[in-house]
Amino acid sequence: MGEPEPVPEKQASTTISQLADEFGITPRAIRYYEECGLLSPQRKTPSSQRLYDERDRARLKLILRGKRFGYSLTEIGDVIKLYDADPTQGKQIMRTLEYGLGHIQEIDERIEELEEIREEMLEFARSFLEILKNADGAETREMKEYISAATEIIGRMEGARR
Amino acid sequence: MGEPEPVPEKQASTTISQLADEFGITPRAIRYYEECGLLSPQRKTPSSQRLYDERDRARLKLILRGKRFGYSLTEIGDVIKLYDADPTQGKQIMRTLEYGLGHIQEIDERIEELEEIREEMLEFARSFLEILKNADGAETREMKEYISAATEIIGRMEGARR
DNA sequence: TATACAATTGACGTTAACGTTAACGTTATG
DNA sequence: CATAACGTTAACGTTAACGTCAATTGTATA
Repeated sequence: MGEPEPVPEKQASTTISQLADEFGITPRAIRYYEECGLLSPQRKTPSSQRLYDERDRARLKLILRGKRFGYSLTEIGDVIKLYDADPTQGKQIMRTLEYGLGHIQEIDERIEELEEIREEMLEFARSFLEILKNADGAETREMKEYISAATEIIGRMEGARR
Repeated sequence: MGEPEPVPEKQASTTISQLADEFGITPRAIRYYEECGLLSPQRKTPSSQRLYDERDRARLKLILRGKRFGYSLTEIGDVIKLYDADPTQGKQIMRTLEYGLGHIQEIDERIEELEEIREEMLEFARSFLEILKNADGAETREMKEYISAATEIIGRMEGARR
């Protein structure tokens, strides 16, 4: 016989507080997500410990991602159910793909909005620099230092992305 | 005398429900934002009608934007106060610029995360297409139609952004 | 196998962000 | 100028997303 044990069945090894630590949240929150139908960890018997595998981990990642972008748990749940649909049915796949296209378009809109915000903030910062340059006493040593510091910050603002 | 009236003082003409309709929210929400210190419309006398000008409109836009991206009203308020700081004080300007740099970096992180999500969704969609292609009965007329439809959707997913 | 430690199930508490209603004042309009 | 339509304050209600116990029950370990 070759190797002793490759993998039991489907590795489900992480306990709830391990998972919680890993993601910087509380066990209570994880149980709540389950209560909302967003997670379904394995158990050996009902009422024994919950055991989380990679699939659950990926789900949780998705949940927290959704939350960071302001989606409610219900909305996140809809997405999860959608992408969980049976992939043996051609029609199901088509529905999922169509919704997926919608989601990608939404993401693109958000990216565009974020880029607009970025540009607005830059303009705002540049206008501040102008205020400094045109201020009374722009000749003083202190002001000159401010102006060069501000110029550098704005450079970093512009440079960061692309 | 030349013109009769150029602009009263600073145009503040919009009533609360006009503004609410304009942004698709309720008057109550607008009053609540004021209660939180995020808006401060003019009044002719205390306890007369609130009147909103362009500045308020811009604020409200910012508030709703923040909300769309999952920020709390308190966080939004902090940002507003920051960018409202007295621009005659050099030191104030510097603080604002530094915070602004932080915000831009945060925005960039978000954009990157959104682009990652986009890419993951695309991979997911492509894997679905593979499932279709390798499915039993990929030769049937129905399946062939699904495959071409799916291919087109994925093309639109890829093509949308850049 | 005792015992400490972690997990489980209620159940109630909390906070943000409004919704809703009531009682009353203000403004526009036929 | 009457009156409908809109606005104002005040106060209580609601919902989502957990936090915080407390009382048990599983689980790891000396």
